[in-house]
Amino acid sequence: MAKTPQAIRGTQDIFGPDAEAFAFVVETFERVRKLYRFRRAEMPVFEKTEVFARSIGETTDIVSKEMYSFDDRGGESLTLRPEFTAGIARAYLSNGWQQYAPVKLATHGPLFRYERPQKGRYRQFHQIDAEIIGAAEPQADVELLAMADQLLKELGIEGVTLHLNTLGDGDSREAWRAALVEHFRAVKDELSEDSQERLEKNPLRILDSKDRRDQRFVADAPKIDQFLSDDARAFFDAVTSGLDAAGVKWTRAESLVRGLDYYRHTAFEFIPDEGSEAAGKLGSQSTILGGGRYDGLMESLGGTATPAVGWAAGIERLAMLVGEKGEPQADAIVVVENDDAMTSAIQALGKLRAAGLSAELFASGSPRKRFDKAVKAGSNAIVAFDIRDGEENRRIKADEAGQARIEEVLG
RNA sequence: GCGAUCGUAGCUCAGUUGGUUAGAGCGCCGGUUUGUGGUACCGGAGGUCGCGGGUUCGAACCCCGUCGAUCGCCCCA
Repeated sequence: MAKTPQAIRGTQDIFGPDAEAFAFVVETFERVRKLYRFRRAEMPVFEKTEVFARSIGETTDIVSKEMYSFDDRGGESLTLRPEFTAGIARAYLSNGWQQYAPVKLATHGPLFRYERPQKGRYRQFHQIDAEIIGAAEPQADVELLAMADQLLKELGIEGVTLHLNTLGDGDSREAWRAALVEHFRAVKDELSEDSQERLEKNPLRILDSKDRRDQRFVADAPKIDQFLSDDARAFFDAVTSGLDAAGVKWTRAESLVRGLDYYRHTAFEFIPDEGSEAAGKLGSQSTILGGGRYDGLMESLGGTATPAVGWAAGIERLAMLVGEKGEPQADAIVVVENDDAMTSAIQALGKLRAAGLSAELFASGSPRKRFDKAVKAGSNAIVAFDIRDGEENRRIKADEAGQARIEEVLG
């Protein structure tokens, strides 16, 4: 026998209750995005590598190590999308969606990152995504966050809080960054090895280090608030007061940062509360929804400066939090207890389905055990066909209302 | 890239200090209970013990390698 090929590392086959939970997340997202009047968009799952490389910034490890890239037959480097934002930005520019600006977009689908799998992290994973492009005003941030908040509520996810920060405008962010480097450089020898590395490559990341040695110095590190310009402060104040007005609960997270340079102003993550059930289910991958304002991105792709804000959330992680979603029971199971009654059973099956009742046929294996199998499978009604004394016999097992309904349908 | 733990039937797992023919439950298939029903009983199929090498009279068990999985670190768009 031929050997069965293995699935690719970090991919998953989803089935049964997990697949139902996954579908529940997507269906809820679709419903909520319509409430907020976000428009559906579909993008290719792969792009020229430069789409992601230029938007993310050539320097980071992400481009060299964490992307699924390959050359096509023409020798062009292509990459399976590791995120939605860059592809949406490219589509926005390519198709002249400026004409719709400000435009609210929603999408979902598979993404690919070349990483070591662990709990809540896969090489092919799935996200839902919402973006508002061409809106510079803080009300856009509020709108986007209100939608995220309602989505989580409608998914029934409890014990999660919106952690909110501002990175300020370009000048604020740069001044803060310089102050952080200065602060940490003074104690460089006492930092963890990882953070000594970060000091050169990505100093903002020291702020969310998990190492105790670093956390001592994080506590008294310079805060972004000291460096905010008046405009940046006014922007953040407008976001927070808008959230209060919208009834979205939030908490200030002064250490919350974004790794990439194109982020400005608002940065946020929805994170399970310490010790909550949700936190326990997610392992060390704790952010369930995150995003921010990326006013600098469009220019890196050759477009004119375009303000934008967006978020994304992992469907698998959300699915872990929505609880068991059983597969729905059939409205009716049709059982053939004697194969001579097959014709009538198949006709009945057709009538049930035409009437909008979900129905399934049990007609294989030992005839005597089919009814038991139907009972065990569980359904709202069982319609059994048998031959008694040479006569065809139909029995319906259901509650009174169900029995009446099925008799009406079957005649 | 680094570290820890783990790979036995379709699934969940036993398997003693290394000792004959590797087990159970569930699931699946067939039969019995001449029955309006999820019960019970009987029988059956299904395993190169992840793979390769080594130690030994003898390896599912010990050692090395390899592949895979899980969890964590790094990274996190």
